[in-house]
Amino acid sequence: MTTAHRQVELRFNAVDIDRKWQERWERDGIYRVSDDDPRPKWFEMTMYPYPSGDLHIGHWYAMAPSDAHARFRRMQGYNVLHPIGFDAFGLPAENAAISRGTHPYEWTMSNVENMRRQLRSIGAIYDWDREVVCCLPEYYRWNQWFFIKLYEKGLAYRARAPVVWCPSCQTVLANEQVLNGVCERCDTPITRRDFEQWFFKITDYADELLDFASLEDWPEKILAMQRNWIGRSAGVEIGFDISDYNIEEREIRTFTTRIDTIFGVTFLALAPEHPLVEKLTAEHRRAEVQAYIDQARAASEIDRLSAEREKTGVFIGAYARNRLNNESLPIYIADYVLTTYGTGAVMGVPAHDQRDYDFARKYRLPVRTVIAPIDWDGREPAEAYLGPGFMTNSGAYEGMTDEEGMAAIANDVERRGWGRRAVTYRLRDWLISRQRYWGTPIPMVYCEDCGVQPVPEADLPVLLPEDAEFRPTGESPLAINDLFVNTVCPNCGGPGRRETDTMDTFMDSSWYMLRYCTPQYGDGPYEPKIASQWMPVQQYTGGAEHAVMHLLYSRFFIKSLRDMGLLQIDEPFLRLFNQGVILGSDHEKMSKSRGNVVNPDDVIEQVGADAVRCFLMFIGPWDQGGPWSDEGINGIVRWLNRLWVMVEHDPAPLDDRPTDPAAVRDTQRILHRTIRKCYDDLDKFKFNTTIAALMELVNHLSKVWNDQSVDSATWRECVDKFLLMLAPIAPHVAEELWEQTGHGYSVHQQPFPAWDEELTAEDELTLVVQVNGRLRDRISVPASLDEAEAKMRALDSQRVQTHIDGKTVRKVVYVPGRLVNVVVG
RNA sequence: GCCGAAGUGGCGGAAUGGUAGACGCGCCGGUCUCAAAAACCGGUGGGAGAAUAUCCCGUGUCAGUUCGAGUCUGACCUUCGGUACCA
Repeated sequence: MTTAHRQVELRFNAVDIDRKWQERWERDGIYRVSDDDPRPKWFEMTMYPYPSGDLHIGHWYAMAPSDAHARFRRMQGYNVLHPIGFDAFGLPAENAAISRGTHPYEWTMSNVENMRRQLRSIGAIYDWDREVVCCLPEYYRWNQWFFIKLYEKGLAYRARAPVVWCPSCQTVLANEQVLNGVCERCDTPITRRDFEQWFFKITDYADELLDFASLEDWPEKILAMQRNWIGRSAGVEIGFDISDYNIEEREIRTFTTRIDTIFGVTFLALAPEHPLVEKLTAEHRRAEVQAYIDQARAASEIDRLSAEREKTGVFIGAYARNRLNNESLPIYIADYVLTTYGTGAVMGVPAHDQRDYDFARKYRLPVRTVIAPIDWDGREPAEAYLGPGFMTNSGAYEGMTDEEGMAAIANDVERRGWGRRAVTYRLRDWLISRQRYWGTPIPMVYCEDCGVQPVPEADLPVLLPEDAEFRPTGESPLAINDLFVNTVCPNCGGPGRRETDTMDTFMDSSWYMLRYCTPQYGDGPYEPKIASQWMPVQQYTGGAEHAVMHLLYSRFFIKSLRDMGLLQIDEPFLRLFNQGVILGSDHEKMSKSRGNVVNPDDVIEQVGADAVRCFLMFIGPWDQGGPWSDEGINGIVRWLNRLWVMVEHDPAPLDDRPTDPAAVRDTQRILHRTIRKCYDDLDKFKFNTTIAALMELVNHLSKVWNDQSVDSATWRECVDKFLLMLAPIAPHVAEELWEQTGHGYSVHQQPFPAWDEELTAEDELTLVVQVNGRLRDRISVPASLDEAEAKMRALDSQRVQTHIDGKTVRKVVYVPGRLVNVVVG
């Protein structure tokens, strides 16, 4: 740390202690997890890191508290699986290859090596025998295996689609990887390209993914984000007649959630990419229409998606007929209509949709109110009316409420075959292809005669060739590797060409929790019996940024495995906790340019792992994040010093002095209350108040030591139980002091202390006395006091009498053990 | 705009509808010291007051429910996060 403040020094050599115990734990394998253990299982995971090369303080903020929680579960008697691994495929490795000439494998594995060392320095209970590194063939071969299973099940398909393209990463992206029109990785505005790509049919699961009933405890925020992302809309798909034109199609289909406004349609608008545009555009309009399409294509996604932008469009010189009232409607193309949503065509209802209203105003199209608000004056509105009302200008449906009209029209439309009720989702299928090298090769072969053929299971894995040229060409580097590309067709034995795209890395993270169960298993992605013992993950922790990517994909993945009979669970993660973001001491996001980055390696060099662990947990509620503070960590260092000194006291001489029974009772009560508090708070990830309670205990014990007021047995009990409570949060210091106080190894194989409810009870308590709800006195009373006596004592209080002062006492409220409120008036 | 979370001392933050500010940082005073640091002891929301007497004010704003509201209800304001031409 380079700041100017004074650094409090530790009284013990934390670095040596960290090393000593980390080596010992490793040597003895005390964190090795057995699959057949009679204790109840607890599977708790934190999102595995990307091996960027350096573990930063944000990683610590994710890992250290989750480790403390997992350790607490261990001490509660669970067989805890709290594994770690590396999300080792992905673009940064390849970009490093392009800029520095290092092979992605070398770059990644040397980063993994360094981060293993850094992760060990946290002192977590990771069982390194279960580590998962998903860029290794023994991992990714199962990506390929799953891919083929999904393909056989019809859940993986290849299609030509206007897909999202990042011109900088030179690859397609999934919709989920686009944020406000820019690539989530490099912030480059995205464009669209028509490509043949592989997709997973996540949309088949849209409805089930909206059902969160079997989840036990997920943050509402994540559920809301997934709900919005899936974007389920129920409505009606309805056709508008174009049978006058001499083309194959008889109608233009549109989707609407407001079929009740069908009589208010005054135009149709198609997405510029809509396939009917070409066929319907009148000759005299063709030049203008083409110009508009070209312009729309050239516009960046950001511009097209901006809601503030003026609505534009072009009349294509054709008309469609509204079958409900036989009106003829002009057909426009407009870039506010998205080709990717619904049918790519909308029925324009200016009176009841703001976008349609804006468009109609600009092109002087009629605005016809068909849902009348209760106080409607019959005039044309100044903006679209979206509220409830009565049907008007609506033929046979006149006078119905909008709700009644919606049902009646939907029924009639269905009966006459003009359309049908339909549900549309915002969710698109998961685009899995990437035109990059550093990922899992998609195990497919193209044959002139047999078409697309999956690679047979026995031939897996399709190895990623070591030699590749890294040039940002927009084509997968694998495509220029003839040795890789040219193969034989698994079906006919003739010449075949391999698929050269690789898989999105979210494939890896969709099932890594399963691999942790049996990481060395060779006959399948996981050993089914053991995996079903461990799964589902009972507690998952990680950042909220994965809400609609990893967390949605892995839910889909598990459900599809279930439907293929490979698993019997519905959800991968039962409980989810999102930790917040650790900020710099200036309360800003950490960044090199701000100079507020904290390097954990430097800090543990000075104060040890436990001080960092404790400080990160002490800052505030884990889900809220908070600012790092170089001064703040001094408080923790002081505390560690004080508890160290306290534990080292030899209590034997205490017995040479008379003890104070009241102090002994107080001390026991405080100890047992602390145990109860820590137990409850650790359970709920409330680490800050856990540590505060332990600090209070230390403060009390220091005072007791100064007074020499308790016997040695009481003292020893307090110290022992304190160390057990300290163990999950400061494992090294707790282990060292556990040894120094003459206990057997290891503190981490002890149960969490239990509290005695009777000992937590006060025998004397402070009763608060209020007059009209305002605090006026505190009186000390025996805990056994009954209501009548409590009220009497309260009214006897001199201070209370002053405030009653002749007024009438109307009521006396008594809250047992807490307060008396005298109501006067 | 919509969705989610949050607004409490100088700072990070505590408070099953019942003593607002636990715990820690910082600051102030003291002990120790030649001196400083560290350590230890004490104090520390604001105001009036000689006061460790007593009183008043105080949890974003305004209402409400209640004997009693940081906590519950309604309306707003602000900040942060997410998302957005989704028909």
